[in-house]
Amino acid sequence: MECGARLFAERGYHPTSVADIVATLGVGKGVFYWYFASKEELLTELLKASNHDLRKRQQHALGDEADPVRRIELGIRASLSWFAEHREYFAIIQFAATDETFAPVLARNREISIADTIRHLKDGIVDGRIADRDPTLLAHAIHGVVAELTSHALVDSSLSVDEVADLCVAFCLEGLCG
Amino acid sequence: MECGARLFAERGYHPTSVADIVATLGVGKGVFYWYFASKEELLTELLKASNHDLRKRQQHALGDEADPVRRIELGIRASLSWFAEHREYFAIIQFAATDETFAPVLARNREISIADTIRHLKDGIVDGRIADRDPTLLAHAIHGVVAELTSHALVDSSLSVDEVADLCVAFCLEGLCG
DNA sequence: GCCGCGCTTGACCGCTCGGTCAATGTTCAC
DNA sequence: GTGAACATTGACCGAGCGGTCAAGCGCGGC
Repeated sequence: MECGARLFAERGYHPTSVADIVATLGVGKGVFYWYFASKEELLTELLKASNHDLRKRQQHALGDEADPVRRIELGIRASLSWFAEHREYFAIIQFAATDETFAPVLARNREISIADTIRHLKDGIVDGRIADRDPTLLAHAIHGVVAELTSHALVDSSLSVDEVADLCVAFCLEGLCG
Repeated sequence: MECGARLFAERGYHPTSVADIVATLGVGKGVFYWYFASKEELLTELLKASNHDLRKRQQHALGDEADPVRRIELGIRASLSWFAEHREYFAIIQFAATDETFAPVLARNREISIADTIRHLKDGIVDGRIADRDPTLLAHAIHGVVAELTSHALVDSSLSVDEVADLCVAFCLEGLCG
């Protein structure tokens, strides 16, 4: 059912009407409002489900790895591979971040993810493996790299996810100067 | 005139009607369509103008600096300080990237900016100052860090732009492990 | 056979939107 | 003073939207 919402990704939320969605599915409009209270709820549901799935993937990827630096690396790789398999969601999430209706949900999701990263960073800093800089800003920096490289990897599919992930990790750990 | 378009930033493009804009300005609807062919053109014009202004700022900041690494640093700082002074535009640009109507314009703008960064990166690589990795991906990584830290700095105003810029540069050059 | 009900339909409603335009005010040059 | 060009108004339009709902369908229980 929610598969019919790849339309949001292709054409954007506002330009996609409920009529478009049900027409693509070949069903009447009523069936949509039988399962969702509103068009808004569909997007919210999409956001919740995708976030839940992504986090599950990350937690599974981290396993019981103890090294904080390695945990960060695994988190990055998990994010990239998840988005590679769910390309539609990238555009959806990016739009949702710009709409005041959905921004709060998304902000909460991201805060949780950032908080996780911050924890690993702090661990790494007390271990002396990570330079002692504001962990919050570092966490955002990492998320920025991941988001942008995800976006780029989705467009330029000539690169494999692993290649991108390798560079992403290298950049985050060693910077430009290596 | 275009100042009335901070509404786009506050409420988003689609939720802001032309009627809202002219009401805020206290003028009739006709005056809007005297200056702009359509609502769409207003956003396009906004994007063009902001991109032009940002690039001007960057070129001015770079001056005649020869060191490629330093040029990258100055570019980063220029971006951050420009967005700090034009907060409204961040949300607008972020939205425009998700809308298929405006994405092409924005993509071109960004490609130019990325191309600049790539040039500096290549210079740095032949100098041996920058690790020999795919310059395109590195450029996107840098832009990702800048975008995310910009976004975060706009929300959390407790940090000065310079503090954020310092960390941003440090992260890009040295990574987490410094 | 027939009822009840979960599910589905699509015509329809009210509303808001982007965009138009005849009418009118304002400002010059001459 | 007068008229042409400029600038502005806001009522109005058709389109398309999100959302509703009376009517119908199919199917299992009795």
